Amino acid sequence: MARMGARSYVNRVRVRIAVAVEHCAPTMMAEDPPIRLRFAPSPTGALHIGGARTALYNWLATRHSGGELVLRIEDTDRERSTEENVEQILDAMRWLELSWDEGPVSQASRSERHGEALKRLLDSGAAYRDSATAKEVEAWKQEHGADRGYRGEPTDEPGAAVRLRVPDEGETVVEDLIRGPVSFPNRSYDDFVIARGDDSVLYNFAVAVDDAEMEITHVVRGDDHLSNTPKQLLVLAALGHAPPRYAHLPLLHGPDGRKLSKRHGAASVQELRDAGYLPAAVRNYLALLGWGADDDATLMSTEELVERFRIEDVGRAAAIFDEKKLRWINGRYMREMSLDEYTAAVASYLGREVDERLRAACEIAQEKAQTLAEVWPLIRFIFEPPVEDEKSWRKVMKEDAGALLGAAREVLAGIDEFDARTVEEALTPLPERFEVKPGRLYQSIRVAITGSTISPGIFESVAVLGRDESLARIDAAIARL
RNA sequence: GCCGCUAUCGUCUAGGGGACUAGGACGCCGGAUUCUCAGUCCGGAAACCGGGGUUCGAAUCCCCGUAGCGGUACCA
Repeated sequence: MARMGARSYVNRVRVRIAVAVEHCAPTMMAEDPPIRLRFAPSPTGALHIGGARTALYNWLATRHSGGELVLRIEDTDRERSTEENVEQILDAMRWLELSWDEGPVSQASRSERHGEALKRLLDSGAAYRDSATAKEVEAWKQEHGADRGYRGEPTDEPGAAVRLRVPDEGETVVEDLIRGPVSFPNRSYDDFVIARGDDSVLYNFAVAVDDAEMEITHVVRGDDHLSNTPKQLLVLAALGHAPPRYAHLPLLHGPDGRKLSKRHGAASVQELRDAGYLPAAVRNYLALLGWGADDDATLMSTEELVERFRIEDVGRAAAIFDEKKLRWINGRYMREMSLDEYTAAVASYLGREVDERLRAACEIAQEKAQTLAEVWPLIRFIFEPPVEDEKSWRKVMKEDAGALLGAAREVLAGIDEFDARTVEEALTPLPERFEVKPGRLYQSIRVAITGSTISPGIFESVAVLGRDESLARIDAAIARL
């Protein structure tokens, strides 16, 4: 039974697509009934991973069905909503490459419409003014039982808040696309406040009015709103509007199982960007948090995600954000990029211009980095002097280092061409001649030219550095021994 | 407190009464490869929260418990 709602919806979607394909394949989306979703963050902080996933799911669901996505900013709390936060959210959306078709609409800018709706409810008696304070409400509940919602007394007192009348009998049922029908007893809800004493409206009222007037057909949002939904349904009913379909996504938690927050590391979209992740990889990973393709596919292009994503396939249990898997996915995306794309991404991350040198550096590092942040440590020796790393030096520069480096210098000075292949051919005979393992020679050169024991392949590294600079650094190392 | 949601390897998940010896992926462990680090390849360990039902048969359906989470604002 719990699945019926979701199933019948699924069937409808399938039938619709089948019909559309049959009749007008090239423009099948144009024939779809108008689907309108909205992503409605409140600008009280940066867009966090949870919000980003909600945005992504809204976007995927919209694009999958060829509908429209409205971006609405829930800024009715003027105290906490700031311009900077709004800009941060837009910035995060753009970085994630999630487009919207309408907005951003400021909810606060719609206050006139909210006022009209409020007046209608007041006039019809569906809502009333009540001057009770929080303390008085609490006292009322003490008296009437904890499972009993507050019921107030109408007053004409100016400055009294406006409450919606909630019936004592019956229940309000949320037909959730992910969870099936969820019913809430009406008597457990307070006659909740829908407008402050100054008639400015509150969240649950504004959302209901806006969703209805903006003709939103599907509301996809976090699970934390499930318990609020009956209130919105009650407002909608009082106003005579048909409710949208709802889909409540399971929440995202940090590695400790608790709600995601600052101390969980890269918690905001901006932090993800700074950590060197690729937007496409983040989309791929986020899509997998709470949803999976039926064949367990892990790596999916955004097109594939759009194609396969269905809101009713989203899971019901909260998921934990695990950066390890994101890293792995990101590494896969990094390696699959063309060299031009890769170079452009690295340049943009580093704030450098694309040039041949950077391109050559990227070419030898692409296989080795999992994030954009990991690229620079691998290639900086090409742009800057070797790093000072006493540990690496002591570990590698033993007694035989001078002889090895001297021999390496000599053969490198003597070759005609200076590319990875010729460098390799020149150096390969040396270990045998000195009766040492190849690693001794290569690590000595590596530390000489990069300062570190970690770098891209040694032949490539020497080649990209160039003959003059490589010889100079080897000379400097010999001198220092 | 009250109202509600959720529960499969450490993590993300597959699973819709028999195809389950519970599958895949990340991570972890071991091996191979290489000049380092990565990467790649191969192998391994690793889970149905507990208890009752229903049924010939339950990871799957129902109930109870437990735990986690959410809501319970003149916040969103």
